[in-house]
Amino acid sequence: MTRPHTAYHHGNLREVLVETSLKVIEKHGVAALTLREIGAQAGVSRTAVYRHFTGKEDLLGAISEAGFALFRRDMETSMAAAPAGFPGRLRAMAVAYARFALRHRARFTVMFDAARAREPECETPGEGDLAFAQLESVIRGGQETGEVRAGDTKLLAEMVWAHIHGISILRLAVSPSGELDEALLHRMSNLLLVGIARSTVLAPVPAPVPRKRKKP
Amino acid sequence: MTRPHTAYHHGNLREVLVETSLKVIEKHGVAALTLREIGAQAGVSRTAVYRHFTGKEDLLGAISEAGFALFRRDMETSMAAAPAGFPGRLRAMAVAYARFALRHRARFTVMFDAARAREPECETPGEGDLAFAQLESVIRGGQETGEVRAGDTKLLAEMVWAHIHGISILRLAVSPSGELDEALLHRMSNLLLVGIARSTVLAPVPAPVPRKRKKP
DNA sequence: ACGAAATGTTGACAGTGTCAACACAAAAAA
DNA sequence: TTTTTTGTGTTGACACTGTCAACATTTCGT
Repeated sequence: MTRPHTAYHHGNLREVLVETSLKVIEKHGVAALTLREIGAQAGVSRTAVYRHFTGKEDLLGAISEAGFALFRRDMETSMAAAPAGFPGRLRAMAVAYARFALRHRARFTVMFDAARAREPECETPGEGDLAFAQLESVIRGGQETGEVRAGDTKLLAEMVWAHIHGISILRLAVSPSGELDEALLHRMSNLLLVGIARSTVLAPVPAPVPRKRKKP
Repeated sequence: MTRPHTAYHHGNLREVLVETSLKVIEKHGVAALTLREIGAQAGVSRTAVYRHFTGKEDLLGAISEAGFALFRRDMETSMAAAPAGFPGRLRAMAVAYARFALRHRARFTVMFDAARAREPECETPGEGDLAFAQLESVIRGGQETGEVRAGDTKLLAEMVWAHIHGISILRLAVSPSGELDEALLHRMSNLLLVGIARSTVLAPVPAPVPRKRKKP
């Protein structure tokens, strides 16, 4: 906690452990991530991890957080270089998302697996939530300029996020080469834009889908 | 292979092993799925699995296939009970998809994890591909009636699938109660319908997104 | 009937995550 | 300074896992 930045025992482990783990994951997959291997790669013996994490699961959580942090920086720079206006920003975000997923396949998987295992009611937002908030602000910007229908911003952002995420993992499963088809992503983001622009998406439900079960 | 349906050694293992594994997964999660536990639950000793599968990975693959088979039946019956016409069918499919994901959380995860590990060029289509083909035929039906823009059917189906899948796993991460918000799904499918109906989704790319890197 | 093939069992082994006990360095207290 | 306490890393050990080789038993083809 006092964090002495001089090299007394090892220096700053924890960060080194996370970085080493990331390298191992990207090179050999998450299945090859063993505590002994991490220790060896970091020049430390097996159980040193337990002085900085409660266990392997906790370490994976930290790896996930670090991954989301990089992910967020990636999207920020992509959006900064994007053409101005709402469509350009959304498109840039979608492309950056899919590109990250394809470039960091294993890391991407670990990120969301660990995020799912996280406590749902955690006081600190977490890097994943911050990334989502970024998308939410893009949507809100579109609403303010009238390019996106007004309504529940968070819900709309969830739908857009779901679409981008689904496309990304689908591409992950389909293309083993890791190639990113920019034209395909462009058409995909068109679907998004058409879907959320001034439409009836968030209008009250037209017909509540009659079901047989349950009590009326 | 000759499949003697009399109970000579055990009867028909393999099926029993898969069913037992499914129960264990749904009750205690995939992490608790150990070969010894499976054997014990099936009244068989540890390594009996190796007479029917090459290893744990192969067993997980079979579990995935069985899950996809149930998944497909689920969607078929849901679509059979749906209101006629393309919008009703697509909506029914989306709702059935998300409902399955929420009802069979762990199984759903295993299904797609194993499907990702499958050989990409396998001669037999696999239950997952069959389920996708089902969605593809729905889209094609919409194209034939003019409700969906003509164009690359498979690509369009991929986008719709990605959207539904993304929504499903997002709901999975968000709602731990397992509750399914039908109204939300309804609005979600509206986004889909608006997005793919007679739009410019699959039109040639309007502006190829200028990038800085790479050689021109 | 008899060999061959299929199916199930036991023993064993290398790895894994994890914990208790120990060893050492740095900071805090005396 | 010396002493104590806390943080940090190491070793030994344990239960558990997937997997294989060798063996046992049952069924099938001929």
